[in-house]
Amino acid sequence: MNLPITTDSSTDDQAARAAWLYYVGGLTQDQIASEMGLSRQRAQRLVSRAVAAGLIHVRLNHHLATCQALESALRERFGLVRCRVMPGLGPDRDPVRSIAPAAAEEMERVLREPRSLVIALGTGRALRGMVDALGPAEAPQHRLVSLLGNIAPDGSASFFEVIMRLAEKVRAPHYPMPVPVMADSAEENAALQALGVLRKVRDLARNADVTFVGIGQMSDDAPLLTDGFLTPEELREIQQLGAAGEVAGWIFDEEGRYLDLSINRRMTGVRVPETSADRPVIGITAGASKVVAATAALRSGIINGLVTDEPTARGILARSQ
Amino acid sequence: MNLPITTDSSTDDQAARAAWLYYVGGLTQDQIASEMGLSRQRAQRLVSRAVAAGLIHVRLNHHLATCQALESALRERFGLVRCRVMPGLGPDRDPVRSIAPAAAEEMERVLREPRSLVIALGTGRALRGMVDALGPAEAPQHRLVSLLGNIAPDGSASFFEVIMRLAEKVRAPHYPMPVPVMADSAEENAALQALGVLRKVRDLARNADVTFVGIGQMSDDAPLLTDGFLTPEELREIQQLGAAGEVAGWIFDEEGRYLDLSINRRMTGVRVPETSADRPVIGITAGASKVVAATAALRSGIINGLVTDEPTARGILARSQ
DNA sequence: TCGCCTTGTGGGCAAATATTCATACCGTTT
DNA sequence: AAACGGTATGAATATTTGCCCACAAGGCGA
Repeated sequence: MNLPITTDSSTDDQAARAAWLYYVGGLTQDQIASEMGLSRQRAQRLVSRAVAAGLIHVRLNHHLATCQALESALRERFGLVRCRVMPGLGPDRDPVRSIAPAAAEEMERVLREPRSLVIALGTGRALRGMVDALGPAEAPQHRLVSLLGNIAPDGSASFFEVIMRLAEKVRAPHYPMPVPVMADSAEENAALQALGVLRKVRDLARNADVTFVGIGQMSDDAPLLTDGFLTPEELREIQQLGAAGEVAGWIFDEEGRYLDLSINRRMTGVRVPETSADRPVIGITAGASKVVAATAALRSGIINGLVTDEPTARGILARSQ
Repeated sequence: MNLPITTDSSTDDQAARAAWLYYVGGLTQDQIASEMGLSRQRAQRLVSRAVAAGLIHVRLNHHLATCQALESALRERFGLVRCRVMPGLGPDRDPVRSIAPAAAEEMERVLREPRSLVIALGTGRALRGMVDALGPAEAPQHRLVSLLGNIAPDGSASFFEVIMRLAEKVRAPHYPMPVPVMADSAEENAALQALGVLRKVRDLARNADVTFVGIGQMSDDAPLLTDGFLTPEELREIQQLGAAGEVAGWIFDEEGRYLDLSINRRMTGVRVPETSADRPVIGITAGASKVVAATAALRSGIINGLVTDEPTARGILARSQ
């Protein structure tokens, strides 16, 4: 039996050390316990806490042939500048787990760029997962800007999370849109647009060098419905007008043509910038329900980069034959 | 029971997918087995194979306070330009496991540099571990050069491994020294030095922008002995002359002053370049037996960067009070 | 001060995982 | 074609892990 090798002050430190000993050192939890002077149960809890808190990241160091094939196919069919396809996790798992690390790698790639960039961000679970999976890279040379308002219909600030957490991680200046995602009326929107702050942020976002967005479906489980932007009746109506998907709140049809809807006249944010080879707009999305929307966004080039998982990639390719 | 989600051709692909499902997806091996249409033990074997083959990398996303403190202390005491201290794994584990990922990160940091660099490399288990832990980064803009001959006394090419494997990974032009590490005599060495190839490689190595080396101890378990460069009698003799350590085969005393030894007149390679803030020489080393040698190399500034583990860091600091 | 609630702890146990072993399979050599 | 060596496989088993529970400690409001 050894004495504790050290006394880490914070619980996170303990958890990180325990996880290190477990995953890197290959010790059993019993050994970790005696090494660190703990009970076995505590060691076990520390390890799982470290995993849950994202102190430990696992990455795959091997490009699966099947995924690579799907990447090439997507790249070619839609002229993508970036494309990653990760293995699927089976139908019962949240596909965000699978794509978050790959999305984070794409983000890290952008963050490493030494010249100062404007990075625009949407919202959503996929982006949130991406930020959580990011390593500790600092990149104060870039500016982070929100594509859409950060105040949800219920008044909560949950939409701040992506940009704020990212900014905190990389210590970059950030420009959230501190207004509701959607004004109550076209008139109120005009009033908001007149605000100097908002104009500045919108201008920045419109000229972003790189953009990361999630993609929303317009089926009955549409995020716009869940988040309270649309009533079920409005959603049904919009569906009948041909809505297939939405990026940063801007709704488009199956061909990826933006629809002229009254709801869009109330959006305080901007559409994603026009894509080009050196201005990538990267969609982060996976799941069976996203296939229609993602295909549409790819068809018209609303996005020209994609991070997704295997079944979704297959779905998109099948759909766009 | 599901059908197999896909048929991966190569075993590595299968292993990578199984490990992905296991570590990222959090499936049990039973679930993986039915997902992939395999027996449970095959799934288990695939997962452990993926780990063993380095298809899966784990990284710690949290700077331990104690390690950070050691880093700062080392940085300050020896004026280091780079310093990483990783948690120790306890006395029974190979410390290379712990430092290899950190060393790989340092290497990746260098490889990301867009302007073309000359990267010089020593040999040894620590460097070998570093290369194995490297991700799949490509960096064809750099040149890799060996600091010392790549042919071992027994004629084997084991010393090629570090530079060759690295070159293969990053697809960079590489310049090994295709001569014995040590000539049989000073005269033979002079003859070898006259070779044009060797001169070129030596010039390149001497002007390297960044250098990665292991550090050899000169105690009775010296690598120079194990690898057959010295007889036990020679070693004892050199020890009595004050030998404390060795970097790329060049032996120095406890103060890090190079010794003028007959053995060194037979070395075909070069010493590591003079260190400066923009020409880092990074030592990768850990283990109780390395403390004396590492301290010496740090004292005189033979190296100005260090990747090590916690107990070694403590040992170095204690020794250099 | 008491009681209540949150948080953390270790014991015990079922589930999951790793290892061992005998056997089957495949390609090669004789 | 038979013998051989190496490798992969599934069954059995030993070890390790994850989880539930009951309980203790400490904070907080009544």
